[in-house]
Amino acid sequence: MHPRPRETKLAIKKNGILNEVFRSGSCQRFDLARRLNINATMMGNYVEELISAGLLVEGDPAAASRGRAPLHLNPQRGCFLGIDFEALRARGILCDFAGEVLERKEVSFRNNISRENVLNRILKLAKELADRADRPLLSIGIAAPGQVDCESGRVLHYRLLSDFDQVPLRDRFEQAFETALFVEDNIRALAYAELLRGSGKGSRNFLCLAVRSGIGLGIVIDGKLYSGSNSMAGEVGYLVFNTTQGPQLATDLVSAKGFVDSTLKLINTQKMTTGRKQLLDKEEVTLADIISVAEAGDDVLLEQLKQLGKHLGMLTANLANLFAPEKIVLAGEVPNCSLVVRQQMERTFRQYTLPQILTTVYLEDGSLGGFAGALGAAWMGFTRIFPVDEETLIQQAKEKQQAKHLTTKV
Amino acid sequence: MHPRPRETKLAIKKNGILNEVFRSGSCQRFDLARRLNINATMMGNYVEELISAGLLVEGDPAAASRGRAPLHLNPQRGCFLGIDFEALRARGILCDFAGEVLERKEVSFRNNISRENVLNRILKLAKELADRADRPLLSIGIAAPGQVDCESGRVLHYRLLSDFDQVPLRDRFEQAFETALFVEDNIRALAYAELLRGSGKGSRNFLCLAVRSGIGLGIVIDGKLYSGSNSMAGEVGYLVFNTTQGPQLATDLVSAKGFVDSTLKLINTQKMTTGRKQLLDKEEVTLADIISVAEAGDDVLLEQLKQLGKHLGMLTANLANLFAPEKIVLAGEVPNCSLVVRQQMERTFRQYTLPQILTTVYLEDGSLGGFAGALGAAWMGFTRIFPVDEETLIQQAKEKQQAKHLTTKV
DNA sequence: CTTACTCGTTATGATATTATAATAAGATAC
DNA sequence: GTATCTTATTATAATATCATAACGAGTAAG
Repeated sequence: MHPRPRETKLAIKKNGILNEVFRSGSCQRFDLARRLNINATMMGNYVEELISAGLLVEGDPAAASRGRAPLHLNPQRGCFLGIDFEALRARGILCDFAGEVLERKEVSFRNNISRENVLNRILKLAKELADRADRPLLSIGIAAPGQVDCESGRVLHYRLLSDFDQVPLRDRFEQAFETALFVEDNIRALAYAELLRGSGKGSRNFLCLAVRSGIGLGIVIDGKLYSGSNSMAGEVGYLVFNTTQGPQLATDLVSAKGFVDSTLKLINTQKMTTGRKQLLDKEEVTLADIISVAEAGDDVLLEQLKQLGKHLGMLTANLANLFAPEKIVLAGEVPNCSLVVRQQMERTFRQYTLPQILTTVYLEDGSLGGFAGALGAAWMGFTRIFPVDEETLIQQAKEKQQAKHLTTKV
Repeated sequence: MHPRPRETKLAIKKNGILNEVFRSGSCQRFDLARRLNINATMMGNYVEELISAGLLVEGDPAAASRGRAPLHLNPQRGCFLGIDFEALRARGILCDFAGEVLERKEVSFRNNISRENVLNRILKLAKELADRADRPLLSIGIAAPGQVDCESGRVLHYRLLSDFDQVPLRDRFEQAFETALFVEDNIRALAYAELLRGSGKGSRNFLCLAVRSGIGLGIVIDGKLYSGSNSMAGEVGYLVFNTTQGPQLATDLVSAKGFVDSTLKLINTQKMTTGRKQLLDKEEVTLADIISVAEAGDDVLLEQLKQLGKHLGMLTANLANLFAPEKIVLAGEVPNCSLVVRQQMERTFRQYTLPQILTTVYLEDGSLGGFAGALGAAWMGFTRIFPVDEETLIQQAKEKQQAKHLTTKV
């Protein structure tokens, strides 16, 4: 009837061990015992069981200065797939049981790609990578853009793809795959990757601000991703500011798309120059286009870039004052699109962050690059399969029992 | 040498039981076993030990429909003192071991009170309440305004009292009291009270926004207060918005003092009316004064009130979009200072909060009234004395050992 | 008004975890 | 180069925790 506390507690401990090894890559029994506050004798027993279950392996004995050989996850045990997509491209990662990258692939989308095509392209990408797997594929994580409902595995709305409302991502993937599937907000996936093995490694509280076509925020509190109700936390793009032009959304002020659109609008009210004309003649103006005209000496555009930096600085300062995090990890191309923007951003950030908070918090670039979201989605598979919180585990146990029940009945 | 894991784990469990009883007021052994995921047999043993230690008592047997009499904390075991102060007043609460209020007292400060006088008044308040205690005083919690450094027990800066920088609150209290002392941000204390027995009871994630002379934010995540680095999280007053008048701080837009000041400035640029003149003649204009003139038919002031509501609405909407909390608990007089303000606030909140987030989050008034901060400070004493996290416990154990060491040496 | 059930509690034997001491081997001090 | 210290691991005995069954008192069904 009730789930067995003893089994659950044991599973929590074993999963905790596996997760710790996943995080640290390699460690000895004693390290694990100390870090997880488990008796060394017990740790020896647990590890032995995990080794005979084929989950852990002992590595090179020479790597240990003392005692037995350090432990690793058995890379052959299985692999994880992560897919990350947004308006312009999709990226996929296939990693082994220890999280090491086996395969990676990126595909670009043409402009105004249809909803159906996006789905087909990411499905194809996932299949291609899954086919290359030479070991059991344990889970597929999908890092989706826009407003994501993780529960139902759908994208509720994404502004930058046409007709992208109520998109049943998980359902579509379930038709093509047998594997465990989950959908996560792409910024949270990115933040998770940075937490595990990127700039956030070792930090208990930090924020991950991604500014590219859109903007998003990943919140790590107490070493865990914070999702809020409905898993909707971090919708930083919808922050509203009462500016000279009336209320404006953060996404319109600092995202690449928002900035380009508002800048083009501004140009139309100013006198024309050669550089600006060139911009207006283009079919699709990018942030880089504006920067190159600005750096060629266009004062109006340069001022715009400074404004962009200022807005980014205010945004990060506000986040710092609210969360007092250890750091704010920056991702996406916008914060580093140009020196002008970055410097102004830093300056404004320092200006408006409380001095006391400024003593600890700082801006840092993400260290995992463009595949961070896909990596995070893949790595998340590990904790999903080996969860350490009671509720998820009890849930898992119940589902297993139900499955048993069904098979015995049939 | 090392702290004993067995002792620590046992202490965590026992403290967890005490905290659970503190939260729920009264419960049976079996409830505790289920809620804390501890075996019922063990729970029986633990409870027996806690009863013989004089911490728990059995209540009225008739209150239980089945089984043994429900458990309570032994109210005679001790009491807790909480002091909350801000620019205009100080409030104190003395509560028993179960958290029930024994005494309460409020004192008002005159305008421009000196730093020294503030300290003396709150010390006197604390002494008065402490003197009325008929059982051991276990801790004194001080809920302090402004930027608080909990670690050193000092107020770093508070705008609304003159010369209130680097105020060593804990040191001053330590000279007068022998009891355990701690200093906490007053909004966090308030949020803690609402979490335990107020509007936040039962919520795992919520925000507590206090808008009075200044503004502050308490953040509850995963059922715990979030403090950030340096315990500086929640400095919502320093959020900056790029408005028509240039960058402005949230505190200048929505706090009572900020609003009154900016409104007076505005009046000076407008044509004078009888009502406005009356305002300017006053020595000290309050929010209530402005409201009464506005409601007497002053359109300019009415518009100001609407602006105030709008700003409050935007602020809460931004917080909702960032945190996706279960609710935002409102405290302080400003959100309810007038119907105009509150209605406009709700309207704007609904306008700018993402629909998906709006399905769960709502604005709710705090239910503990003006003494909430003092209550929170008093109640916090309980978890400080009976902590449930490893680190604090190990810390406690070390301190005890050191004390022993010292006494044996002497 | 009886019977079967649920719920809170406790007793008992089985199992898991810890404290402690023992062992082995690298590191450090002299 | 030897003695001492530190560290990672294990064996053993003491202790804590759990699963299970048993009990008694309310509750619901007939």
